Amino acid sequence: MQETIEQKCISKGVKLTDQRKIIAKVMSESTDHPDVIELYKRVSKIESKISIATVYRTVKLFEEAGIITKHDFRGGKARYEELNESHHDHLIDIKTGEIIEFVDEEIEKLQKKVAEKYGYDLVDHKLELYGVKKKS
Amino acid sequence: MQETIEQKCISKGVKLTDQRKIIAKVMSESTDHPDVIELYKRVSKIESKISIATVYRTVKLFEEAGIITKHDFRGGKARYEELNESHHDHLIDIKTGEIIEFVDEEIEKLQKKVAEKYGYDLVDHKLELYGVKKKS
DNA sequence: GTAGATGCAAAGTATTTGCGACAAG
DNA sequence: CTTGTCGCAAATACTTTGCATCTAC
Repeated sequence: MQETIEQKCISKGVKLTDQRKIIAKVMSESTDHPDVIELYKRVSKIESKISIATVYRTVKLFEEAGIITKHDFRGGKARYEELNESHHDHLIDIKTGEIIEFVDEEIEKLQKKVAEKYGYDLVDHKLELYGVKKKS
Repeated sequence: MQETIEQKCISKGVKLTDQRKIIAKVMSESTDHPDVIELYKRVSKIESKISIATVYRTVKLFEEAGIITKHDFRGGKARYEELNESHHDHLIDIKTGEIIEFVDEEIEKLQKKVAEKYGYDLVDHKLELYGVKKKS
């Protein structure tokens, strides 16, 4: 079992308030990629007096601490996902909005190679595939 | 020589107003990836009474017509770029913000393969590499 | 002539922030 | 205790829109 968000907060010196614990729990239990409003809704079910400002502040904090990650998929709103040791990219169904996570070592390697070719060290990357389900 | 934005508008039945001609010209001459504010500034130098609402409406129109493309790089604002037959991805210097355009056929092929693996037809994709310039 | 485009300002979204009250370490 | 957090509402940033006027075709 890997470290929980709460444990990561402790090891990174992030103060753990009740609100943050709840947001951490909700993030951990989310298998999708919720935006702030969605997160706020889920959090509110557990503790209704958490304000949306706190949700915004907390996701930003967690992101800066490297605990969760932010995506700017199409649609304007930022969406978040727990970060764990297994990196992956996303395949997005443009009809249904469904998101499939995948990893392709070959692509990862090639990305590093491209960066090197231009004299860069690859720090991060974003790969999103947009597709439609095949008939067959 | 390839088709200009103006020519594309004509062939796609997009009405060509003076404002659109100016915005088209500015987009064509931009080798970077300007956001709407930047575009508005450049356009204003040529014709100062174009409103920012028109710039927003026009980039949206051009985007829907498949004439330019929109990027949501880090930093909140949408940025635009003329679309031409040569597809490419972006390598972004996280220190300076500089953007390098590149193509890697190998990666392109692998992306299609990944989509197929999950039963999808690849319609579009977004690949952004974030890096820092090497010392040496 | 007419459908669609423009300018302006007002309205929408998404997100951030100032501030007094409050809680974690 | 003291530093940092929370809730609230106001502020900001980016983008869209209603409406009267104007223009390309």
